[in-house]
Amino acid sequence: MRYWLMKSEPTDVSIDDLAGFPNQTVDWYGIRNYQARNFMRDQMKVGDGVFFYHSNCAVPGIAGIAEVCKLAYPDRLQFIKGHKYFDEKATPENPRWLNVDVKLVRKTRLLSLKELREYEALTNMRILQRGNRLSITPVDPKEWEFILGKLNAE
DNA sequence: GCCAACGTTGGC
DNA sequence: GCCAACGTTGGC
Repeated sequence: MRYWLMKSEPTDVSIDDLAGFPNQTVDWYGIRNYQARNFMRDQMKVGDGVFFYHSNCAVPGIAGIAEVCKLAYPDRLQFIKGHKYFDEKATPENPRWLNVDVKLVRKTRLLSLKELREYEALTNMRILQRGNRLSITPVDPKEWEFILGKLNAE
């Protein structure tokens, strides 16, 4: 069992959107970065823990907890001509992009990026490193437990 | 809206 | 295979 942090722009899919979806589940579409894709393809298993992170918004930070509920499979948007996520080099026989499905566990208080930066225990967290842009990053089990503690504390 | 950092593309 | 140009991410 692994832990992950997955970024979503709340104008696209917010934690409240996720809570309102059927089965409180979303297909994590639109990943067009090989490193992030490979995490989904090679490492993510059903039941893995996910911090649902709001990015590119007024107060970025962790907005809830989710879990992987379906293994990686081809991202359907890569085949839709004219779509933002269309990829002409991808075919159903040889898809290039994948996504897992993610299900809400619970909404939490918003643990802001600013607050994350305040904790000594999290200084090595991927998301906090300079220049980090990767939208899916592994979370160390110790970091996961530490953050859970902070989320449960208030 | 700015811009630093990073990833990708494509000419050579 | 190098690397300049370009595009994207995402905090601020």
